[in-house]
Amino acid sequence: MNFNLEPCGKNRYRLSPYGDMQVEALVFLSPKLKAQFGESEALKQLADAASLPGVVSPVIGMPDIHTGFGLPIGGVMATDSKTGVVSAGAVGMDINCGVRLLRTNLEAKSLTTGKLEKLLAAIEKRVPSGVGKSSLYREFREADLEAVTHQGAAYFIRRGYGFPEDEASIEAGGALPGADLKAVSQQARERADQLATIGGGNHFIEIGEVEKVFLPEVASVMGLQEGQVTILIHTGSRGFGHQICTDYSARMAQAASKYGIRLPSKGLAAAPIDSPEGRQYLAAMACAANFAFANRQLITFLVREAFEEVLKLSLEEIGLELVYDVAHNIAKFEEHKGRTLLVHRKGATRALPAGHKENPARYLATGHPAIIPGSMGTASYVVIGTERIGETFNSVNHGAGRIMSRKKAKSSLSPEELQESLKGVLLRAKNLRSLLDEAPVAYKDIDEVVGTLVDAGLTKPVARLKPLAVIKGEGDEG
DNA sequence: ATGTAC
Repeated sequence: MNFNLEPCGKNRYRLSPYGDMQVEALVFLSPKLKAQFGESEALKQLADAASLPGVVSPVIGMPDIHTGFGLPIGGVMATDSKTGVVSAGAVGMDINCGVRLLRTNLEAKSLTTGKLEKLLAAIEKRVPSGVGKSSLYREFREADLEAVTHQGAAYFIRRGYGFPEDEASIEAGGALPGADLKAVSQQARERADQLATIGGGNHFIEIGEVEKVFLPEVASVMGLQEGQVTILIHTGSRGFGHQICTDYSARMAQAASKYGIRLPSKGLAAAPIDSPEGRQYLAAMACAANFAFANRQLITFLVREAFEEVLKLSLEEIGLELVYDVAHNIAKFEEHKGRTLLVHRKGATRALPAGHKENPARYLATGHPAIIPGSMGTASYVVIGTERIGETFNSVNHGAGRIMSRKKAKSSLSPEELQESLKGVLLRAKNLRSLLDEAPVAYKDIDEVVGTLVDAGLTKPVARLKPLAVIKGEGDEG
């Protein structure tokens, strides 16, 4: 199938009409990304999304777009809250996969390799990584699931697992409204024993350094400065959210015909927002989103504990304050041009513009940080949306974006090549072969991807972070 | 992403 992209502005393309598209689809690519872009399947997925009932123009492909289940990863789909649909596949399997950035008072040059190794070990001792791992601590494995899923990060912050001020630096305050555990299957509840674990795939905990500040005044509001040690935590709702997506995708596929919805693909199974299936999915999705906020909160608590133990300093001295925590797989009701829309972001990060009332008070004048993790061993970015960010429903990309499938990476790369590409970044992993699909060469160039939206006038980089040491969860050896 | 296959 040939999908044609017509240029329609700087780094901006419009997908030529295809099938039953009701609205436009836009894709943001730099000339270099355009030249290497071969993902016709991802474009078909955008066209499919643009054909769903109640979809609002335009459906958007971010510069990190690649084929996903239903909607591409790097996709934004907004639907009208009254006439539109909700799709579990357009949120993704890992509901509220997201990134949290912590700042410190430490200078990167004060951390020797030996100290970094001790820090990684102290974190690893507390936070399991890898597929299928459950929490090391009974109080987390057996936490009151209704309270966790309804209250999110605040449930644990109020019990001492965090600073009271953490809550204000989390998207949606760390708890999406409308969560209802009654909408969650027994099978999903049985997979809720993974709080305070990072999982596998692209998830990680990274100790890094602010390598470059681009906007000193904004960086200062965020407490960031060059040479400073930072922590990134990238994980989501683990098996719990995965099961909820699986359950509701199947239910929506089954229910679609009774609502007269023609499904363009199985992955885009959808139900009217105002239907039992739609409402229950959103209630269950909010449970998974809140579980993920709680997960990142508990990991934060354990990272703080690890730093105190290794550095033998107080948290007051170390810092480790939360800069921000932002989701990149989620659907939320948001106001755009006077309409209430359900904005599905799958591999896309919210970035509210300066002055938007949903920013936390401390970021009202700047816009909150949008955190964009690079692949293992490469830089990450903190960006803000510009006054034009409404053109993408206040959304930016979520990472570098895969350029090589997991399967291809596993078969064509060697552990030696992976080690070489890490360029001295400390990596805690027993088995490099299981991480080949996470090799930097399997991903697009993060500078190019971030630069695409910057040049399109939608974002501004605030700071670039470079990795010093990283914990990755292992997968299988494929 | 994922008890990586019901």
